[in-house]
Amino acid sequence: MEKTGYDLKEAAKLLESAGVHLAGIAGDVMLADYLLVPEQKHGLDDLGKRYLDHPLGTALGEEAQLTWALDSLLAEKLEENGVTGVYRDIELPLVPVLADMERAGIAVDVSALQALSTELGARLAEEEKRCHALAGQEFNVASTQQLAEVLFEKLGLKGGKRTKTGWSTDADTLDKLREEHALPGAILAWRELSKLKGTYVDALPPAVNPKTGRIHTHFRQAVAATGRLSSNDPNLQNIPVRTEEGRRIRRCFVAAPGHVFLSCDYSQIELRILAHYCGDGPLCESFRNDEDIHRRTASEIFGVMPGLVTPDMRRAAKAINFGIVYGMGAFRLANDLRISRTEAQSYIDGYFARYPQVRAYMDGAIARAREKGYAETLYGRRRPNQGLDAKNPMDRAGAERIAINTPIQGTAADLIKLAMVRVHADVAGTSARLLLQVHDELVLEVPEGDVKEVAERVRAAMEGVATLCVPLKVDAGWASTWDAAH
DNA sequence: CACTAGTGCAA
DNA sequence: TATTGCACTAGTG
Repeated sequence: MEKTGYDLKEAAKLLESAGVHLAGIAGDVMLADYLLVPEQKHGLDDLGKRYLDHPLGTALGEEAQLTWALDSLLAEKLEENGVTGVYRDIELPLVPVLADMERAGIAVDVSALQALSTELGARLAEEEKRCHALAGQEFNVASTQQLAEVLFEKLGLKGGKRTKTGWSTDADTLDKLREEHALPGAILAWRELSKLKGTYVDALPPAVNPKTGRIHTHFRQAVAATGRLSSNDPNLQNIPVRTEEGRRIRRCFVAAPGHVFLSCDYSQIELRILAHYCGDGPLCESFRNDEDIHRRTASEIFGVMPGLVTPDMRRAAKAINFGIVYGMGAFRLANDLRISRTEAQSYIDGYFARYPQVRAYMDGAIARAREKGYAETLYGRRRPNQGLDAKNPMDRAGAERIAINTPIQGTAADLIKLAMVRVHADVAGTSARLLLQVHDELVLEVPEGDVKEVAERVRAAMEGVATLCVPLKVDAGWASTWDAAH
């Protein structure tokens, strides 16, 4: 349970058990978080103190009573801020959905995790020995300070990036040092195992609730500036998936007996939203034709027929598509692709030459945010966006990236939240239930025999949640582990 | 025990 | 010198 801050769903659950129908509570907390500047929040704290000896007694009760009392005040502020619709149509209906998901929880195979922990522990000890041997001394491999001393002073390797306190030892830096010495590679291997063991394998079993035998994460509705959910205690939105070792952890998430996990994820939702904002052009065309988007981008940038796009060209195009959504610069693209800045800039120039509508979207997004003082999603969610006229170019560029990214990432958040409400209603009364949301993915637990039918219903709900100028596409998969459902 | 810094996991 | 998060360990006070 949260120790600080307002917790909407806990409050809603508590009041529900007390027989009080208070779906509004959660939304009210949203309002406080979204709309009130810090000075106003002090007012909330003062008001909250008046409820400290309420019969419900618990911290949750206090919060619940507080938020209930704030209803009219907050409704007014919602209206003033133009976000009544987001509150009423998206956030409020989502509250009971999230409460159900948290109550449902998800099962992990604790024995498998414990076996994995033992294995990783042994391998970590080996890797640690190897690091010490390569360094010619013992040191704390987990200490960036000690590691930097060994790499850059004792071994005389050339440092790359700087941090506030010295030379960086991050993965990118170590990867570039692999040719110079064997130690950087050994450190990277140790770090991968250490990350998996410490953050996931050893952390998940203690998170299992002894009463339910399942892990009940907590979804925060009013944390992310763009309107995304966040997950904590434990965070189930960053379970590894990219490496084989990481996927071994995902395999420890297991469906209940007789059930399977159904994973439904939006395909390229952020680029589709960008295409929608663009209105026309090759981005829209390729989505309408259900083309391989990165291949098409490569074809456009490098001026070759789609069939002649090489893997390297597609990889570069993918990095560009990824970066476009965030307002990337040539520096970062060059670093990612291990090419020169000049070359990276020519890729970016080539992109905008073929995708002028994307440039127009970016310019328009910045202009609108500058005019209004906030960035806005398709459904009217707002994020304050000051700094677009800052004199410092770095500050200004940062504000511009927010102006560009927020309507995209935030609209994706709006869409999946709406979809969640529909899916929840659609499976109500059946044995299927929503368990997790991971930004563009919904994970359900479904009786094995029903999965095909449920998959189609979830797909229809997700794809039909809005009609944009390009179709929304959902990929669905199912299996008895989360990993295999992908 | 609270806090910052560095690092790395996900979309 | 790319967006949004959460959480680990080391190190400091």
